[in-house]
Amino acid sequence: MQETPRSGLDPAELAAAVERFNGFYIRLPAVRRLSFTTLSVLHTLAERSPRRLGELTATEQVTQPAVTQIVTRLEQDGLVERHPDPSDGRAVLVHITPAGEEVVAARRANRVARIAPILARLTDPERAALAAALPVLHHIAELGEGAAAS
Amino acid sequence: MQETPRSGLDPAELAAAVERFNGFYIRLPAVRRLSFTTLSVLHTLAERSPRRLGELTATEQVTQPAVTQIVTRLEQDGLVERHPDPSDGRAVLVHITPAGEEVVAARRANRVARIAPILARLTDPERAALAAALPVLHHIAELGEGAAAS
DNA sequence: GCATATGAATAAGAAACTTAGATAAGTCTG
DNA sequence: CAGACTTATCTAAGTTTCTTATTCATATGC
Repeated sequence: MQETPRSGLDPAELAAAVERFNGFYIRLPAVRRLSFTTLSVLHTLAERSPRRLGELTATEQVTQPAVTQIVTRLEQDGLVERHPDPSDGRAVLVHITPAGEEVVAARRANRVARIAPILARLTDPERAALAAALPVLHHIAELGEGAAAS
Repeated sequence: MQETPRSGLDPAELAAAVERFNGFYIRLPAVRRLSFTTLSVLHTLAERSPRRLGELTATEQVTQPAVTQIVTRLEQDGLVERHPDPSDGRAVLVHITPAGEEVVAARRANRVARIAPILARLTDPERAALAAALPVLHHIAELGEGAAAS
């Protein structure tokens, strides 16, 4: 029972594990009073900034006017800034501000602090197995983001 | 570089990997036109049904009147049913219907179908590493759900 | 240089959530 | 076992956030 199947990764089992895990992980409480969608935009910008408003419309699951509103709200809170795109007069480049980065970092720190004591209760082999899988998760995200562009 | 650190699982690295992965995974398109919160309730019920309305209020990140509305909408769509709790006349037990289970299953099948070709592009060791980590994800969720009750 | 296409903003309306309060069933005390 | 208190849910009113439809401004192709 301790043998790992050579190539035995069932997609359905991955989906089940990820969804189960997220059911717990997603509900870790938030730091500020920002809506789910607003936070999603801020996190997207934390990965790569600046982005055009239209790019944000593509990644978030909302309409373009909604993104305009969300960016306006984030701008009023000082978490992002709008700048003209020098290469295209129609476009707007949305930049995350240091304050915006702080919000994202604080949220991440909060979740790390909550998950750390749980990880401490795992066995050494469990932690090792998880650590070995992390680069794979990154790789899947990379492959998936590329495929989503099609 | 192929040695795994004995107990080297940094919580921050887990958080980073999970969030990166979710950034891709969460955006896999939905089957129906149900809001994020409504789907969350339906998925919670898919795990264990029936549940009291108050239990749903506790797990979802919204107020109790919001859950009442969400359940009412799901009921109108025939995805859940309300039944009185025989052991407590005040309480309502929310049951998922076969149609509701179908929606959850269809969404999961959709995501599985989209992630399967990506998994096919991984190497054998990558798939093995991921497969070995899945039970650990389940275990963390289990530990976390228990701790959340405190 | 005019017609069409594209990126973002605006306006009006609909959907979904919040706070506050009502209703009804259960529990506890004397 | 009657009254006060608590608990579970619903209802009502108002706010926030989203959508569809449209406009404005810049870019591009012929």
